[in-house]
Amino acid sequence: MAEPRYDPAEIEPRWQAVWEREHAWEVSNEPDERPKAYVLEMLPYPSGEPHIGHLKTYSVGDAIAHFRRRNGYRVLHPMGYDAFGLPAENHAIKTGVHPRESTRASIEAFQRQFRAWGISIDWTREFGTHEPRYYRWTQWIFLQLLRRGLAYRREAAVKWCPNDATVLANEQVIDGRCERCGAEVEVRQLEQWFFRITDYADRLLDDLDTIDWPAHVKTMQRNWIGRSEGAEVVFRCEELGIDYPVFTTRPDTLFGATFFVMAPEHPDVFRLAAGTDREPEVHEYVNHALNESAEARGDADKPKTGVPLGRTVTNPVNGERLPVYVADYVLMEYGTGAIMGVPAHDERDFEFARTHGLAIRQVIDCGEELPCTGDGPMVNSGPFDGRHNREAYDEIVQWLDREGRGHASVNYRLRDWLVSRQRYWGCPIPVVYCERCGIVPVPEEDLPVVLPDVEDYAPKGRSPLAAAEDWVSTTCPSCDGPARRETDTMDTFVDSSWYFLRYCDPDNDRAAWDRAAVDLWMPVDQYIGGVEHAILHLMYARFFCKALTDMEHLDVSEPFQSLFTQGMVTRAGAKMSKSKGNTVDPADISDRYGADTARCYVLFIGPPDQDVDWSDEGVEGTHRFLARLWRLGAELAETTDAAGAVPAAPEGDDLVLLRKAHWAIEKVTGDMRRFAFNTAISAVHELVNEAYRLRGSAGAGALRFAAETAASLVFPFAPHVGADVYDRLTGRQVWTERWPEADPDLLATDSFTLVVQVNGKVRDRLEAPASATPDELKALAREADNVRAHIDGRDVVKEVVVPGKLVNLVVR
RNA sequence: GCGGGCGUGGCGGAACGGUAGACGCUCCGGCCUUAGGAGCCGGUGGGCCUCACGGCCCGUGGGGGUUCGAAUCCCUCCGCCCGCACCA
Repeated sequence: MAEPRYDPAEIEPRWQAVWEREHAWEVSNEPDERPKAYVLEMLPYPSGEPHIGHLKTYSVGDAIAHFRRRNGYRVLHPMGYDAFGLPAENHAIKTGVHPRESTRASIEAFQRQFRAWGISIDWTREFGTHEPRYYRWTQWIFLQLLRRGLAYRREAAVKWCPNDATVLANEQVIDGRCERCGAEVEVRQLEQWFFRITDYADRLLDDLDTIDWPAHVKTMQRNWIGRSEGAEVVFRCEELGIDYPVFTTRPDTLFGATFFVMAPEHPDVFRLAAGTDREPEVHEYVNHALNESAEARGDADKPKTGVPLGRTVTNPVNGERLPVYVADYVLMEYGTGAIMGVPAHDERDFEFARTHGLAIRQVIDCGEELPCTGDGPMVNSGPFDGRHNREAYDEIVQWLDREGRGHASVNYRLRDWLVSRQRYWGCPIPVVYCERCGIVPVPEEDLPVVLPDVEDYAPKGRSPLAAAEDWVSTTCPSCDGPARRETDTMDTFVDSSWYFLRYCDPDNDRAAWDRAAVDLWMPVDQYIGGVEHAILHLMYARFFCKALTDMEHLDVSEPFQSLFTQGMVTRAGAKMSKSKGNTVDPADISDRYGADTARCYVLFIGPPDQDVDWSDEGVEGTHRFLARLWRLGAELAETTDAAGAVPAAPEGDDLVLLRKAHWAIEKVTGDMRRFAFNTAISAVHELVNEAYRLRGSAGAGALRFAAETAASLVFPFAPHVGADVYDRLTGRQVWTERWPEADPDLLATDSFTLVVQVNGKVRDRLEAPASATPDELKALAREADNVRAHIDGRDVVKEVVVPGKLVNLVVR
């Protein structure tokens, strides 16, 4: 008989066919006695071929899905594609291939890989966000937001990427550059569509406390929302009779204000300067500031420039006249676009005052050098002198309120979400512009507004859709007069802000979802993805659910109950990238070693939430391990009898091996719960190693139990090997088997290794009965040979006993 | 600058405040073999003593502290990584 050989190329397709035939991973929306679990990995963006990061994400998610299933849950584990977006369109511009084509090819590559990896997906729920049957409902959601006043159109200074020729959301600008292409962004005044996410700032902040997410992700969201409490204070320009409110977090420093500054974009800058001798200077400064790149202007280290407007405003608390400046360190988009300058207690104002020779007046005695932001008694503050600033804070705000010169106020860093894009490959915005009726939503029954084909995708500063005249030109749904369609498309983040809802009811052609289906599955119990989505996607999806819940289309205030962010896979410590030529193609790995090896290795390599470094030699080790397990199972299946029962009262090596098996069950189960897949796989290694060591001495029953258990425990990571070995030994389908439970009798031992320390240093180890009392352990410890040598002639002043573990003798 | 994380053998990494280095890679040795880059078995942090059994010392980025006992907790310094950054 030929030596049995582990052959993943034969095993893997065979089991994949079984799962497909048996619809093993499909779940229905019909009631069921099992509790539900919705396990979801972030849907892939189909561009090119899947890379190693995808392998890791879906290996983590699949392990969790399998573990939940075998613990009695009905698991929803679907898949889709975030298919609209710039890369496909840029590819189209270069090659002329329609984005639909390149996207289709990429989706097929992903489908092939997911099947080849044996990921347990319910394929009946699959869709791409670019399919009209999906984006019809993206448009429907847009209309709901519009009706509710949460979608609106306004002209604003927006971030414009000159390379991609489109506007960007605030969140898509990193260090003044386009997140996608790295080009420096410009600021343009344009009319754009926004979603009013700022209405939800407080709830997005507060509800973070209700969800089980990594602390750093919550922190990032909190910082992004950037809530600050303070006061709005009104300064009046007496000459022109205009009030200028400012936002400050430090109303307690109002008496220290010595100047007033406006942002260059402030609409009143020219008005204030008009007619003063500063006018030409102001024009020159503002023009220069507005032309400066966002990056250069954002540099906090550059000198604080600015020019006076030749006007003054009055400080409401003391009637002082403060000179007004325009300076580019003040941002139009935060607060009111104007600030009071308190140089003694703000670093930036201090710097500005120094370069412009402005007065610096200390109003809080914080016991440090100026500028200081600490607390202390107030000085130079009229009636508040001597009071502690924190105490006086509220009184000052109340006083302002009474006088009508201000009130308590909260400001956010969060901006409304700019969702229109002047690009082709996206979801059309379902509105038309009518000469008579203005902006008119497309009636729901006319959805979807289908994305038309165009010849030329090249960006020209307006959407390529504008060239599709037949499509653009339409009639007004309201008055039947001539109208033109909106030619901008939606940010792709809109598409991915609700896909997890559609999985619950993917084929519904009467509604985006049926409430019962969504109520059944939502929220997602375990969400898995990269930390790079910590802000954008995760914040937008939360906003959508809250808005849709407010409109009573849902009852889901938080979509993702629990979040797991997995780390990157690097190589030689560096991020994999095509330009560096250090990529690992997951398809190559599964071709050479099998999908089980690829999946198992990427989890074994290190803790899944951390970055891990890929090593080609390491893969071989994992392959060796799976081959060892498979051969053990195959040999036992051929040479021993399935009827050979597990001994009821095991002895000798049978007992040793069964104990190891039950130890592994306990260890793997605990590790699965805390996502410690690397140590879980190590535990299965140990079990397999032990079985090999005892192959000659343990009985067939114990050996078979060890191999079965190893197969069962490894199944969430290496489903094909797990299923195959389990089937050979038991004839049963491991995925329908309950997750094993450790036998407490076999977990317990009647003796343990007692560690004996003298003064905290390990001096001996000895076998002690598990039943020994602390006094007996102390006695045993004192008798140990090597311990005696260390305590002879000295006084034992203290004995510490940790039952089941150690004794520490403290001597002097 | 602010916030968060990390620092353990040649490498990836283990370790409820209680045996530091599980498991894997690498390397070395043995067995098996016509052969083996397959497989099986064993060894592998550094230094020292011992023919040997075994024993001693050092060791988790540096320094200090808490504790019977610290990789783990606290303080401080150094280094690396991530996020935010003129947000008033």
